[in-house]
Amino acid sequence: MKKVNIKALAQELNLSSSTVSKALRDSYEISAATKQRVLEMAARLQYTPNAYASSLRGKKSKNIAVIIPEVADSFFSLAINGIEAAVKAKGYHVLIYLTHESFAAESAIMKEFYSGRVDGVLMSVSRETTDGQHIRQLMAQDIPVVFFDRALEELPVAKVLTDDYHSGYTAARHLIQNGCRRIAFLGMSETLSISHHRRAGYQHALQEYGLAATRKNMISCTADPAVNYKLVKKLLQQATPPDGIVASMEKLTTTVYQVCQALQLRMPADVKLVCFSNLEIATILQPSLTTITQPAFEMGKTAAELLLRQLEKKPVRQAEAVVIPSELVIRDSTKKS
Amino acid sequence: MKKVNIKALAQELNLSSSTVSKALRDSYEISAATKQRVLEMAARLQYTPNAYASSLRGKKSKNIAVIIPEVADSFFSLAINGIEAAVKAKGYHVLIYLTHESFAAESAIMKEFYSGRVDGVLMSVSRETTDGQHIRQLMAQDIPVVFFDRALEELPVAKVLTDDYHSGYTAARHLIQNGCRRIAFLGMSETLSISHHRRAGYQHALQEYGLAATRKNMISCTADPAVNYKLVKKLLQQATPPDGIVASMEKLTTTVYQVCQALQLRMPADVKLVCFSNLEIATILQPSLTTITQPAFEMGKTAAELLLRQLEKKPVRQAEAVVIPSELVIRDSTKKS
DNA sequence: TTTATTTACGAAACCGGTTTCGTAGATTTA
DNA sequence: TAAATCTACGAAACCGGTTTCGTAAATAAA
Repeated sequence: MKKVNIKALAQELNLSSSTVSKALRDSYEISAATKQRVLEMAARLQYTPNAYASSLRGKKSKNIAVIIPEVADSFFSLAINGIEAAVKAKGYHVLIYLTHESFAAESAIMKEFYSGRVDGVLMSVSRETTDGQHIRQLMAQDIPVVFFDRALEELPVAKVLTDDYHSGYTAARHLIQNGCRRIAFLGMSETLSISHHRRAGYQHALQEYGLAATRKNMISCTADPAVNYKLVKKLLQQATPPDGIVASMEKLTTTVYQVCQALQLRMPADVKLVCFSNLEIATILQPSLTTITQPAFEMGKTAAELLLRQLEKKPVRQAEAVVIPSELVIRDSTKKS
Repeated sequence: MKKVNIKALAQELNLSSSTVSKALRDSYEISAATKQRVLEMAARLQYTPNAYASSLRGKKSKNIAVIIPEVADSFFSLAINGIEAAVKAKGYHVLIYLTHESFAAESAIMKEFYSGRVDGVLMSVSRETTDGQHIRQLMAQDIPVVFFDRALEELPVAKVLTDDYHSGYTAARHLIQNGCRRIAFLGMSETLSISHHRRAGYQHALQEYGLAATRKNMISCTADPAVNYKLVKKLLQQATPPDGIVASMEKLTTTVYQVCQALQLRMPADVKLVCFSNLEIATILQPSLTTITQPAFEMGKTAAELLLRQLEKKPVRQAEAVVIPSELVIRDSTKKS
């Protein structure tokens, strides 16, 4: 099949390629009659402009990158839906890159973008990321970055977050109000700011009710499920084990339920659980799982909109931070005994 | 920050841009000493070649498209991991497009590719897709396509499938062997070939054991969970309801468990369930869920490798079809009463 | 009627690498 | 020593749109 480019199209119409180009872009320089002719012929020959030629000349690719730790996580997959919804309307394309929670991978990915492959970046940092040099460098190339969910707080970048501190507080308070006195916190990592916030909120609630947040009851989980299993098991095998758990990561749901089964702990009678999770199946677990549900779709959508605003050179407030609240969905795993 | 292009780099070195280009591409025309100098200076100035210029000239973008119905499904999110793993090593980038099960969306997406934005396409068709014209057209533009999981069988394209027929058979036989006599089948759609195959396998097993596959016990589900809920509820409220269910879609797990809870049906005593699913949480459901687990990661990886072979003009057998078997993972939801 | 302006279009430069082709100088072969 | 070949590099064409600039013809203003 012969590729029909703008020259071929122009030739067919006895016009110059500049005229055709302008006609297709609806320039005021071209008469209505000519535009009509061009449009019709373009449709008939199935002309599609070469994306690279346009990008090369226009310095715009209509591609945006989404950098996330993984896609097999309901928060991120829902966020992608939101991003896609926002971006599709404006004709942008979404490139997805996975860091697998590796800082090295994250840096390597961002280096690729110096070549102008994408116009902007949406990202949720890896659990290993503490330094933002790679992000600063990208921004120095005039490629805007917007964080969603997991951000590096010190960077002067737009961010879309949820109320992690408050959610941690709410989760812990809910457990307290339902009778828990020894509440454990399962963090995602030592480095992630959102994990810190959730824990701080949790600690605040405990303090407010005069409860102790002991070191033993605050665990930082890993990327390895087997290790997490052992950590949680050890936690629940203490002499006076916790009677409530705030788990700050969706992946930990399975772990906690498994450990409870293994140790023959009844939930919610022996231990109650609140998990930060967007899993649909929370309702059919036994007991059904009380969750802090993040507005994943909205966060993705909002982050994308913020990025698009920057790409369209709209007035951008430096380091705008949007907070969309999460929701405590009460189910049976925290039911008062 | 000034963009350092090849001309700037050449000037800095007192060389021509052609020489620099060749040096960077390790051409035999350039002396080792010069290559060394160029490489060093390129590193020092942080030179990164413009992706569009290369693509425009070379007719290659190093982008591949992944077209899937949705990303919030563990099969697809795991498959993406596999694709990404295969593709990263070769320096390709992954563009993800979601059809949301809409044929119109799928066609529109593929039209975008005429512009050469991607070198090849990996796809799982939408549930509405029965006609392959949009795919043929793309292939006519010399853009190779590889199907994974959900394929249009009549197209002469490489495919990576799992043994759907056999899995349907295995699932049903497993139920029969564990005492079920009235086994229902929940299909994904009337049109998807994989759904047909699974059902055909299911029917084969029933026939083999002299059981009837009644029309009432074969449901075709929709994209709307509420509708599915009603369908399944109706199914289980029959005068003589099924005592076993083969569900061919992960999304139906939640539905079936919910209906059983609502109708106070005990699983596996009253009804046993096998579900095609890659959900990690199958183990912690009550009862834990017997699944047909698809090799999602491997299928994605294999499909990507097949595509890469075509992109590298390696010998390609016309319409190669790779089948990777699924696995029956027996848990409590099918336990003999 | 003459001048000024508008309309509609084409020639050519441009984006930034890549590749073809030509060639000066060095080296090898006859 | 002359002819043939090789080595290492540069000039320029090229990929395919986009945009600037120039201009003939048509129209409006003086």
